[in-house]
Parts: sequence; C-alpha cells; structure tokens
Amino acid sequence: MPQLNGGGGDDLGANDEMISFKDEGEQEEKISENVSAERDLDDVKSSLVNESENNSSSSDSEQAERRPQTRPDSESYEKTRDYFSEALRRQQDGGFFKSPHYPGYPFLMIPDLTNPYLSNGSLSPSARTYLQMKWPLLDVPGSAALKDSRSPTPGHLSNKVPVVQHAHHVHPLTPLITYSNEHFSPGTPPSHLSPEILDPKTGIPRTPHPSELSPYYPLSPGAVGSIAHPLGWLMPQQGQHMYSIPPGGFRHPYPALAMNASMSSLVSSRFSPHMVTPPPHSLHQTGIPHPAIVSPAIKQEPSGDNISPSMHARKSPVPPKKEEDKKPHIKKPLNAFMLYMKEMRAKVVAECTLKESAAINQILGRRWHSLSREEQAKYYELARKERQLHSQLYPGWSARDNYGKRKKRKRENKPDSKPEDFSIRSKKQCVQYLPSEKMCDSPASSHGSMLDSPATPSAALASPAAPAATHSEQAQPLSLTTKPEGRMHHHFSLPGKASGSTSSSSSSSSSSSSQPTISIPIGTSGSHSTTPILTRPIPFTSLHPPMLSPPSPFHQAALHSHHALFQSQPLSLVTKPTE
DNA sequence: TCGCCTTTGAAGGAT
DNA sequence: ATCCTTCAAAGGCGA
Repeated sequence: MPQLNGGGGDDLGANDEMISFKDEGEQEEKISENVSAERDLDDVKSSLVNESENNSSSSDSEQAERRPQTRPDSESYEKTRDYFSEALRRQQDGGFFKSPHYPGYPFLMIPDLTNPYLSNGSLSPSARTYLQMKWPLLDVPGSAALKDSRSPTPGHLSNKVPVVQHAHHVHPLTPLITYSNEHFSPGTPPSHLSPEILDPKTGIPRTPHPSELSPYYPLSPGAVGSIAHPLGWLMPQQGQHMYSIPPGGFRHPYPALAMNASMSSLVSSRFSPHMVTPPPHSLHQTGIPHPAIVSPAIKQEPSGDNISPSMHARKSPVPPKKEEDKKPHIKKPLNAFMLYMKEMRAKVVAECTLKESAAINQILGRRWHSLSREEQAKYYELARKERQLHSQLYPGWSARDNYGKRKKRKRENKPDSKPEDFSIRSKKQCVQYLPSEKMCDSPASSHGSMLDSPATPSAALASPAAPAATHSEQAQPLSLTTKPEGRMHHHFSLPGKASGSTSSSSSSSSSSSSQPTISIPIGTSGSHSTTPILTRPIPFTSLHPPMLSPPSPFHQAALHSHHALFQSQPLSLVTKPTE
C-alpha cells in the first residue's frame, strides 16, 4: 500500500506544480540570501497591496516572474537535499557524523536534565531534551537506538500513526527526527542512578535496551561541535550558529539524553542562544530546562531567563511545595507556524526594515502560505514532534492550564464588537501593518499552500507528495487580509473539518462588508483571517487524521485523487452569509 | 509597565 | 461534530 506510485510526492501528478513550489520556497530562501530584496520588496509591496485586486491574474504573472528567479535556487535546494541525504547517509553508515563536513552543526546530546517541575519523577529526565530549534539538530541513529530497530517505522514515532517512509521519497525529517519516546522517555533516569527507564505512560520502570544506550557512545567528543545540522536547511540562519558543546555533555551515557534531530529542532527554538554556550555544568549538572517551562515569576521570557528558574529549581533537590505554588508555566508546544516564525523572523526582519512583530508576522504568514508543501511539512513534522515530546514531558499538562496566565490576551471588544465594527476595523487594518515601504513579503507568497494543511497537518505532511495546490489554488494569492474583527476567526469551511478552527460569524462580516481588499485566502490553512469561505469538494479529514507521520503514500494517493478533483472542480467560493 | 497588534496552528471547553 | 476561545513567539507601540 505504501508505494502506490512509488514516486512519493512526485507521483501525484503535480510534478510541475511541485517544482514550482520548490522554486517558490527556494526563492524565499534566496531572497534572504541574496538580499536582492530591493526588487523583491517592491514586488512584495505591490503584490501585497494589490494582491487582492489581482487575485487571479496576478498569480500567473507572479509565477511567471518568479520562476526565472527561482531557478537559480534549485541548486540550493538540491544542496539542502544533499545535506539531508548526506546526513542520512552518515547516520546510516554508522559513521554518525564522524566527519564534520558541516561545521555549522554540532552534534548534540542532551545531558541528563531533570525537570524540576515534574514532581512525578517519571517524567523528569526527558524534559531536558526539550530544547530549542536554534540548537543543532542531532539525530540519533534511528534504528540503532530504538527498541524496535527492526521496524521500518520507528515505533516511537508512532503516535498511533505509523510512519511510512517512502522508499524513494523519504521525508527528510522522518529519519532525522526520529525521536523515540523511548529515548526521551520521561522516565529515563541517569543510568548510573537507575538502570531502569520509566515508561512515560505507565510509569513502570523498564530496563533499557542495550541498543538504546550504545548508539550514543560512538559519538566522539571531538566530532561534537562540528557536525552538520541535518536540518540546516530548515534553519537558514540559526543553522549557521555553532554551538560548542561541552564534551561532558556528550559523554553522558544516557540514551535519553541523546538529541536527535527532532529534538534539536524542538529544542532549538525555545532555548535562547545563551543556552548554547552554557557552562558545562549548566548542561550536565543542572540540566537543561525545558524551554516550555517558564517561571511564573519571570513573566514568560523565554530567552535566557527561563533558564535560571528551572535551573534553580533543579538545584533544589526537592522541588517541593513551592513548585506547587509557583507552578511553573509550561508553555504550549509551538505549532508549525510558530516554529517557522522563529526561524524566519530574523530573516524577514533583516530583509525589511520592519521591526514590528505584527507586521513581520503578517509577512511571515504570507510566506508561510507560500512555502511549498514540503517545506511546510517539515514544520508540521517538527511541530508534531514537539507536541509529542511535550506530551511526554508533561503528560498531565493541558493547554488549558495556561489559560488566564497570559495577561488578558483577549480584548473584550471582541465579544462586544458588533458587525458594524467589522467594517471599520477591517478597513483600518488592511495593510495597516505593512507600510508600503516596509512591505517585504516575498512575492512568492501568493501561491496557495496548503489548503488543507493545518486542519490536517497530515495534509501538510502528505503534502510534499501531495499535489500542490492546484492552479486554482495557487492562483489565489493570499491576501494580507485584515482580520475583520479583532480575533475573529475566519475559516474555510471544509466539508470535512478544516482545522480545528473554523469559520465563524465574523467571516460574513468581512466578506460582505468592508474589507477593502478581500482576497481569497485559498490555501490558507485554517487561517483566521480570511473571509470568504472556501468550500471544497473533498473532505480532507477523511484523508488525514491528525497526522503523525510524514506523508505516506497512502495519503499521497488520497491527496492525489483529491488533487485531481480539485483541478476538475474549481473551488467554489462561498461567502458565508452573515448570520 | 503592561497589553495590543499580528500571524497560524493546536487544544479543549462549549454548544 | 462543530464552534469558539485561548495560547504559543516576538517586538514595536501606545496608554
């Protein structure tokens, strides 16, 4: 069943489209690289401003324009891929990054860190592994470390959903980011302390499989610090950072401490650079605080600061009652977009003069949509891993726990806001944050990305293989829409389910009312900001349950059909009648 | 000093 | 099953 087409994403019949997507994605990178942004910026500006106007037409032209540009990037793209394959190859060779061809990415193993906040010892150790994206990604030689090494699909990945690695089109992250629950088993205590590993869920101690341990030893300290980041391409910027890791940290004999790609990815984003060059003891002895943990006292500044709290906590042998009182703030795991934002923000900021996050975020949002499915899939995958890890680290944690912790994030007006408001707001909001001068979104943005994406990350995942948004989709430029109303969520109503979120009352408001430039955010995942409702013939949901694995051929196939359908059936835009 | 703004996605309560 | 709300990051800005 897996190999329906054997071509992975290519088989979906959207090859050309896929290519274009790639180009787009590349282009963006390129943009960042070659700050030939001048032109890009102009394009973007105009595109952003006029997008809505030129919805349909622009897309084509845009593509046409862009294509030439992007071409050159195909090379880089290939390179990135090469990086991956290279990394993979090494891992598979057992060489395990012996030769650091990519100095930029140090090999990282996470030392034994205990999570001070988890009174329940069962989880603690793994918390340490929750590191940030900026950190080098390290992948544990997948199979080796795993209990089920024989299994083609790492059992640990199985979030119920088997990971299917396409023979020919292996998701880049899949192999690299295998993280195993085993490895990061919350219950994995230092071996010297306890030979047993606690089952994250059951809490029942188990004896670590030898294979779980050994794989990490091979890592030579010398190699550390000069290992290519397997996901470097994923982190254009951060990837460049080199983190010198205290040898001691790597010598740590605990498999659970080894950082695999997924972890690193996860890790990378939430740890501040400070963490990168921490004194050895900080890593090894005090442990790495889970980035998601934020001391209540410390507002929630992730950078650097969050380190201390946890570290302190860790130091105190007994995280006693205080912990309870202080109840650490465990942050939500970052979603795909957030991960993307973290990575790209700096880039965008560099390209533009914009500093305001709101504006940057708008751009990022657009870029996000312009990403190829593959690229998005990477982030979805990372996000999935992060969630997975997070859940392992904090089994009892619920997103609800954080409710109300954030200073009144909601503005009251939302509920209060009346339809009338919408118009006003929307007008004002449009482009508000994208001053003409600063608009620097990538022109490429207009392409649709994943219609289904968020709703079905799976879709996104599947996406690589999945048919790119069809022409119609692609053609629809994303608009910098304005959120009609405060935080009204506008969603496409997909027959199946779109992302968890969904259309809302507001949609009507915007559509009908006043959005000066209403563009159809087709392909936007579950975007909140769009007005028009897109109805699709196909229930994505049926295709993808919450995905946990990289695009499986199955999904691909499904998508394929979906794709076909799409092509034949243009999207129908339906504006939800306002109430 | 604090919350808003803005983005997408996920989670979970409410309907 | 769907809808709705909140939060995650981030940093300038306004009150």
